[in-house]
Amino acid sequence: MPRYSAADIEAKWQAAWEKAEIFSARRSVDKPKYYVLEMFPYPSGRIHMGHVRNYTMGDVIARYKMATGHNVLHPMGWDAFGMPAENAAMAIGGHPKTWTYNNIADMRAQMKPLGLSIDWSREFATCDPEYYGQQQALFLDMLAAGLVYRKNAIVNWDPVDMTVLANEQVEQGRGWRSGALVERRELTQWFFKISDMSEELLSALDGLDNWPPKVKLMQANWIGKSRGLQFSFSTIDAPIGHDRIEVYTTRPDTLLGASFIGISPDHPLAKHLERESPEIAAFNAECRKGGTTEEAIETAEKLGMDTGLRVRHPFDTAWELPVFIANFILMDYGTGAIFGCPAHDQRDFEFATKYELPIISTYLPSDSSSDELSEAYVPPKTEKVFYNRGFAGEAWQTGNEGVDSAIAFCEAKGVGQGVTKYRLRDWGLSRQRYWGCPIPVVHCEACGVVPEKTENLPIELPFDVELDKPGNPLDRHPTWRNCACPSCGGTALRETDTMDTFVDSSWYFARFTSPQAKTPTDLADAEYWMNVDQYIGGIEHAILHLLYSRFFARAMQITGHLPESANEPFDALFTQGMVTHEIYQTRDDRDRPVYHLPEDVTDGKLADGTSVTVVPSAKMSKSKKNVVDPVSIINSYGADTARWFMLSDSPPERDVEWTAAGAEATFKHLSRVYRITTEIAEMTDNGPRAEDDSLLREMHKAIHEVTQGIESFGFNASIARLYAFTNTLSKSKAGASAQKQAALVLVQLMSPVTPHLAEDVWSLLGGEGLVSTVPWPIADPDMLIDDTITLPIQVNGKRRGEISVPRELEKAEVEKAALEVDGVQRALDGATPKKIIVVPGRIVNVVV
RNA sequence: GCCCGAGUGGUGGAAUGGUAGACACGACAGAUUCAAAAUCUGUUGCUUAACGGCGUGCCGGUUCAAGUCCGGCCUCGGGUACCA
Repeated sequence: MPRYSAADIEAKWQAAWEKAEIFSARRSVDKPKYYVLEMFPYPSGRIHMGHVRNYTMGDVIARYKMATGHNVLHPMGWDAFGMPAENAAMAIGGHPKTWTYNNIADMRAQMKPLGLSIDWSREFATCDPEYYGQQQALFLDMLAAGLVYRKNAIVNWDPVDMTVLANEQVEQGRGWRSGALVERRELTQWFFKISDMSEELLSALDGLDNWPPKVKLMQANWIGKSRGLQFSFSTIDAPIGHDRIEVYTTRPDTLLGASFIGISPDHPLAKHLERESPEIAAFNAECRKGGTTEEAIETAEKLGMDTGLRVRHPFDTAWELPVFIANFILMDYGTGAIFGCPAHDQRDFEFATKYELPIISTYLPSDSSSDELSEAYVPPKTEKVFYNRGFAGEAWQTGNEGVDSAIAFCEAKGVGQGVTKYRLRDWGLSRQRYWGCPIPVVHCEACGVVPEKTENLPIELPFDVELDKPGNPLDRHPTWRNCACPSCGGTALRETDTMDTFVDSSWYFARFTSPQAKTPTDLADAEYWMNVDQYIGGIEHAILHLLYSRFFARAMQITGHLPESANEPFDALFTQGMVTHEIYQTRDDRDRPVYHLPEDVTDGKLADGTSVTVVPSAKMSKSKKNVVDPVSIINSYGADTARWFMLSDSPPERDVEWTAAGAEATFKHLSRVYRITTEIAEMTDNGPRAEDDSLLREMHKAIHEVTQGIESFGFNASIARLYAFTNTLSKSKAGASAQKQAALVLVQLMSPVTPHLAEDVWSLLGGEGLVSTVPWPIADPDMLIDDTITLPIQVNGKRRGEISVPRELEKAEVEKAALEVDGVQRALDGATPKKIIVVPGRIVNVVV
C-alpha cells in the first residue's frame, strides 16, 4: 500500500508537466483563449501566505479552464522597481539592482515548488531594460499624443534632508529619517492627462459586469462626477488681477446662506497677499506644515485667517462677505476657493462657530418651525424641505431639484454657469528617486524640454550611484545627466525624475502577450490574448492600480499599441482577502511589547516556559512577527496541503486565518484521500451492486457543485463538497467498478487544487495520460434530481416539523400532509389555519 | 474627516427572502491497542427533565417568512492620489 509522500509526488509530477510543456501558451485558433492573471508580486525576497493564496486561486482557474477546453495564458513577472530596494541599499549597503535580482531568484525558487501552471518562458521584471525601454517608448508616444504634460504640484518636503518624501515616509507630520517637520512645497512635475478621460472611465464601469460592484462604486466615487455652479464674487479693493474670486459649488441652492469666502493657502490671491503681509505669510507657512495626504489635510485642526478683504454677494451688492484663507481647502479641486455656508455644511458650521461668523439658514426640515441650528442641517436628497430664503419665491421642493433649479435661476440672472466637474486629478508620475524607469526627455538650453529619440532607448539607469545619502542620486551622478540634445545636438541635461512604479504595473498585462517584442506590444498577439479574462488580486488595489491600468489601456489604443478590441484591461476581476495570523506577545522590563514567531510558540508558551499573550488575528507582517513561511509549510506537508488549506476554510474574498491546526488537519485529510483511493485502486472487480446507483448519484452531484463553486469563486464551497464526497466514497458499499469510477472523478475534481496528489492517484487508478490535460467531467442532469423531497413545515414562520413527499405531489396533498404533522397539530392547538403558503419544493408555512 | 467593505456556535465558516449553523477544526464519549500515536464510530449553538424557549454586532421597520431587504447606530478592516 503506497503511503502519501508529498515530497516525492510533487517533485515527480512537476517534472512530468515540465517535460510535457503543458503550460506554455501559444496562439491557436482551435480553442477559445483564456488569459488568467494574478497581480504580480513585488520582489521583497520571501513569498508569503498571501502570495500562496493569490496564486493558488489563479492556478485553480487556469487549470480548470484548461480542462474545459481553453487555450490558457497564465504568466508571472515581477513588479521590481520601488522604494524598498533603495531603502535596503541605504540600510544594509549593496545595490538596488543586485538586491532586486537576488530577491527575484529567491522568490522564483520558493514559488516553483507550489506547482503552479505558469508559462515561465514569459517571465520578466519591470526593472529589465528590455521592459522599461518599451515603457519609455510608450511614454514618448503618449507625449506626442498630448497625453503627458508638466505643471507644478505639491510634494512632501523634508527641510533637513533636503529631499522629497513619499507619504509613507511621513510619520505624524515628520520625516521618518530626519524627524523634521515636513512642509508642502511646489515642484515642477510630469503628469498624465487622466482627467481628460474622467467621463469615459466612469461610464465604462457600467460594462464591467464581472467586476465586484464595490470596486466599481469606489472607482465611481473616486472619479467623483458632480454637477454644480461655477461663478465668481467681485472683490472690494483687492490687488490688481484679483478683482474676482472664482468659486465652484454643488449646492448653489444655499447661496443665500453664504457667510464667508474661503480660499486655499496655495490660491494665487493667498500667495499674492503673503508677499505683502508677514502675518499672512506666517499663517500660510503654518498651513503648509504636515504631509500632503488628503487624510492629513482633512483631519488637521481647521485653521482660518481673515485676510481683511471683502467680496460682494452676487445677488445683493450691498451684502459684503469676508475672505478667509483656510487650511482645509485644496487648490487641486474645483477652483481652490469656496463659499462657506455654515447652516448647511458641518465643516463650515464649525469654522463659523470658531471664527464667530453668521449662520444663515436657507431651508429647514419640513417639520421644523425654528431656524435656530445646533449643527449644520444637510437635507437628505429625498426629503422635502422648506426654503425660508428661496430666491424670488422659487419653489425648490427637494434638495436635489433645488440644485438644478438653483443653477437655472443663477444662469438666468447671469450669475455663473452650470458645470460638470470631476474629483479625479491628473496623475503625477514624476519621482525624485533612483530605482525607477527614467523619464526619457532632456533639457536643452536652446530647445527647452525635448523628447529623447526612440533609437536611443532604453535610457538605462547608471549602475555606479551613491545611495548612502537621501535625495536622488541621479542628480548627483557626475556624468549620466550629460547628453546631446536630440533636436539641436548641443549640450543638454537628462531629466533625472523617474516614473511612478504604478506606471510599470499599468501595462504589464499587455506586455505578457508578447514579452520579447521590439515594440511595447505585438498587435497580433495583443489582439489574440487581450483582454485579461480573469484578474485576481488584493482589494487594496481597488482604485489606483486598476484605474491607472484602465487609463493605460485607452492610452495604448490611442497610441496604436493595443487593438480596438482591447477596450478594458480586465474583463473580470476578483479581489481576494488577506491571510492573517494570531500575534504572540510578551512584555519587556519597560512594558514594551515583544513579538514572537509562531514557530517559537508551543501551547501558548515559549521554549523557556514563558507564557505569551495571544492578540487577535491580524494581517501577517514582519514587524508583528505573525508570519508563517510557505517554504517551511511546503517542506513539512507539501504544496498540495498549503494550496488546499489556503482555499478551504474562508470565502476567497474574505480574510483567512492561518492556523497550525488547520494545516495539520488538511494534511491528514489529503493522506486519507490518498489511502482511500489507493485502496480502491487495488480492489478486484466484484460485479455490480445495489449501492452503485446512489454512489454515482452522489458523484454527479459532486461534479455539479464543485464545478459551480469554481465557476463562482466559491472555492471553499467546492472544497466542502469534496470533503462530503470523500466521506460518501469511504463508506460506500458499491462495487469495485463504481468505486473506481467515483475515485477517478474525485481526484479529477481535486486536481485544480491539489494537482500533484491528483496526478499520482489518477495514474495509480489507471487513468489515461495526465489528469491535468484530461477534459473536465460533466454532470448528468438526470442524476441530480431526487424523486422524494423533504419539506419543512412552519407555523407562523417557526419550524414545527417536516414531511417527506414525492417531488411532484399536488399542492392540496402537500397541505393535507403538512397539517397532519404532530408538531404542527401541537402548535395549532385546535386553531384553524387562515392561510397555507406552499413554496413548491421549498417550504410550507401555515398561518393562523 | 471622506469613500468602500465586514460582523453568524468554543474556532474557520454554510445558507437563489424559505429548515440558521452545511463542511471542517476543536472538545467529549466509544472501538481498536499492553499503552500511546494513527485510524474508525458517535455526540456537540445556548437553555430546559421534557414540551418548549432563545439565538446571525446593536436599535427600529417591511414581509406569511429576514443572517439575507430598508432606516439609524457600534466595532473592526481596506483606500485616501509619492507603500506596493
